[in-house]
Amino acid sequence: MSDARKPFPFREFEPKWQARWETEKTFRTPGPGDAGFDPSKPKYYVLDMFPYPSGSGLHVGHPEGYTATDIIGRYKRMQGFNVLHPMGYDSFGLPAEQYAIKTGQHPALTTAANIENFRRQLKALGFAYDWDREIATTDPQYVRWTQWIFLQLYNSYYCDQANQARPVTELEAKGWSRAQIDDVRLAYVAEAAVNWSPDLGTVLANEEVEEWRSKGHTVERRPLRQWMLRITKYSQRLIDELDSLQWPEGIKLLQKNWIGRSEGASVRFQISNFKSQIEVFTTRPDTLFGATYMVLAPEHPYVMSITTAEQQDSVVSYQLACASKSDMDRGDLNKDKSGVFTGAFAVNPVNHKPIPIWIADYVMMGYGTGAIMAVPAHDERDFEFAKRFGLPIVEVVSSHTGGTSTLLEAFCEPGIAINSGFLDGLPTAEAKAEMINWLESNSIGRRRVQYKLRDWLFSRQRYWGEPFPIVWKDGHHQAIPAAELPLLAPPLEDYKPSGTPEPLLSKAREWVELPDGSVRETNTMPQWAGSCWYYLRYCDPHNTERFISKAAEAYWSDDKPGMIDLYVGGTEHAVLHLLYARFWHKVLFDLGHVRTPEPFQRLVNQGLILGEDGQKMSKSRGNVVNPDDVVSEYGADALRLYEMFMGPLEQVKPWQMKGVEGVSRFLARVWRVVFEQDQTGTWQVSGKIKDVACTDTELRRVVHETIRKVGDDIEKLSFNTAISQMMICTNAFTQAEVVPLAEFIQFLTVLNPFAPHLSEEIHEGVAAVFNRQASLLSESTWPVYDPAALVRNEVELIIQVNGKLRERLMIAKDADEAAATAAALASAKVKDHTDSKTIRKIVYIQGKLLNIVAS
RNA sequence: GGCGGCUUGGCGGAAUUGGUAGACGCGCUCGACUCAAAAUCGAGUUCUAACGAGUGUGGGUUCGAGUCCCACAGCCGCUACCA
Repeated sequence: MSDARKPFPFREFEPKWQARWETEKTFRTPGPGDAGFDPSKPKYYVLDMFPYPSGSGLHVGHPEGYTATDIIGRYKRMQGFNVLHPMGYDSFGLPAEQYAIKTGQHPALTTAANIENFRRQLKALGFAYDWDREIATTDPQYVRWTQWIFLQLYNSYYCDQANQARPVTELEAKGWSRAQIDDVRLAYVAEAAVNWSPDLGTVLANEEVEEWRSKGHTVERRPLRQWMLRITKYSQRLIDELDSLQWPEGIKLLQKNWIGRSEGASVRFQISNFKSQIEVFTTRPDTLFGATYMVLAPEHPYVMSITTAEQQDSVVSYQLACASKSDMDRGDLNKDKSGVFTGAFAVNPVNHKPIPIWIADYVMMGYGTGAIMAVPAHDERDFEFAKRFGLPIVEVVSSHTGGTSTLLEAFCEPGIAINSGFLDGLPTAEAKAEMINWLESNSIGRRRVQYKLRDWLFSRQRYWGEPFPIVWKDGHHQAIPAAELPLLAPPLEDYKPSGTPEPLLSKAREWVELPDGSVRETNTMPQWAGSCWYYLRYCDPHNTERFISKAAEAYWSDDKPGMIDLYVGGTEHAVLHLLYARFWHKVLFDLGHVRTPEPFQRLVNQGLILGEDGQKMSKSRGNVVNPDDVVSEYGADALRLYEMFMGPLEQVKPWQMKGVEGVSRFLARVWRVVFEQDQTGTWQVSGKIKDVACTDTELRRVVHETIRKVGDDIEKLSFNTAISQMMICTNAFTQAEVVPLAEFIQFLTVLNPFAPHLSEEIHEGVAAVFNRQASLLSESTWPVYDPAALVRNEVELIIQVNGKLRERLMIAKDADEAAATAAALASAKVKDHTDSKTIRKIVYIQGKLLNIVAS
């Protein structure tokens, strides 16, 4: 379509307004210390999850959340808030490095090019960001503070008494040894079984394994020395403090389940003929009398020492078989239980019976103690295993007293204890408590709370990430001085993985080996590191003294537990980014660097946008919609408006190009309320618009209803209904003989956050004709609606007979029941349905409905 | 298997505390304008000839249920032997 055929000239005015906002810095947000900062203004911090700048550019999912936050930000700004609405790039990541492997080009170059493309696309959508606050996690000045925060973790331990992180210098003062301190740091080194991919040349998080495997990479399990972050110390706080946040309940639940708190007991079992004991965790201490065997994880450290000579071969080969499988594979085998007897026995502490010790891969080394007591009668997995290997099944809980002769399946519900000595007759809850008392008084076990959450495996062997600010000397790690930050990775000649778990950085010998004989840590941080604190940096992005100034941190926080007023992003980050960022924030809180205990007060997840075929957008399906195409065909305002009109923000919804045409048509109607084309095809301000008082009360009512509803709907993030109200308002203007200037500008103001370019352009055109001052619409204040304008004197009253609609009557708004009833009964339609009946009851809702119950 | 979400016309979706089901938009039909078309404007559009029926299915509470309660089904997402 040529520009002349466009329903309104967005190709001319959209770039024009974008340029003006940029040169005038319209959306600059002054913070403490900045020129024009007004500390008396209330703050509003609205944040998007920043994008990973991939080579393929923005997809239509990005502008969904970004437009929502943009509308909120512009709305709050019009209401007098000092709005912080920033954007940046999560620019470390494996794809840039994969591209470097293919082309030999330094990842910094591709990243810079990708960022430039993203920035161009974002600017073309007219978002009201303060571009002076733009950040990229790969920027050396950003890396500097990411590393600095890592050192805060490294130099802290978790004080269980105070229930908070404290500097390790406290421990030094108490005379703790270096080794003792290294054991309690929040960032520590440990040997861990990890997912190692030889061809990617890095370890992967559990949740990344499937993705890369499906792309044809191999992933195996092997133990490696890794950096870990002690997030588990925060398990309880991460659960409890969710309560203070306005997050979707589903996301809270997801995090709670991920942290996975369970209550029970630890119990120690004596190994026959050995000094050692095996400790297990159980949520069912009440079933201890029914524990007929034990199972150790194949990697359990005791396995080799307790295995008998006869069982040696089968145990070793089973261990080898398990070692090659990831946790995923173990899961795939699911119900098909496997395992091997070690030949050793333990003693059940309550009845002193010997019970065999097996190893099986249904027990995980990473959870609890890596060992279980098996109670086949009351646990599905144990039951299945016992059936398979012919192990004894002893029933100790019954749904009724007496028990059954043969169990067909495990009975896992609470019941009454049987065959359990001193517990007999007790209901499960009491039996648990009684058993824990017994275990504690006999020093065999104790009450225990267990979490599924594991410490965060924080190191990667890749190149394109933050290097650890750590050097090794004489076998010990130590922090490099903060003054030496940022520590940047050296350029490499090739980024190909070596096939060994040796980090890529170790190839840069000159960088690694220091003159004093110490060597640099060669692992790098995961991509999550940068996204754990970026929201803090936005508040003070150019500070060279601190990661955020005290003043900026104070100003952008308030009394609420979470710093950010509204955070919008996809559900895919429910348990990773959102958990990691909370963890880092709490560490910074404990150390006194931030004043709120939580980062994100209110969280909203935007729903996925599907392709026109109702399937997830993907290149292979060919159903991907490119925002650039939509902008060039319909304009940025149409794209923004369509994405908001599709349906509720949080809902999954399919793309419909016809829908884009629909909102484009709406924008054209708004345009034509004011402009009409003359003979030459030039748009001229229409004579319909007049600077007169509005005498059309219905038109005025619609305008004020629109001001009211759009404001309410923005607060509720119900953008689709706000737009529908603006469509109604536009239709009213279109049909009006005269368009009163003041009312129309109120409407334009309300439209501005949604369609900023079009509304500015129309506003400018109208202002020129009426000699009004041509200030930016984006800088005007949100209109106030007049409640009196909304009032209607007569309303349509719905008349029902026995709940069925029979008549509609115009009646005074405040008519009483007698008047309404009389009017209703006078209606012929009502008479038809009541004549042969007796009226039993009248239900009257003033101004709404009258229901006649008759039989 | 577990957890969570969803289910309303041909389509996307709207419906305070239970109170006119289908706002608004798409599509479609008809009309106006036009030599004609596109664009635009106007009218109509849940089903049914009508009585009536109707918010995934079956029950319940209520004067009244898309909305509340119970049971079930289907789709989508996440998670996966967590002791």
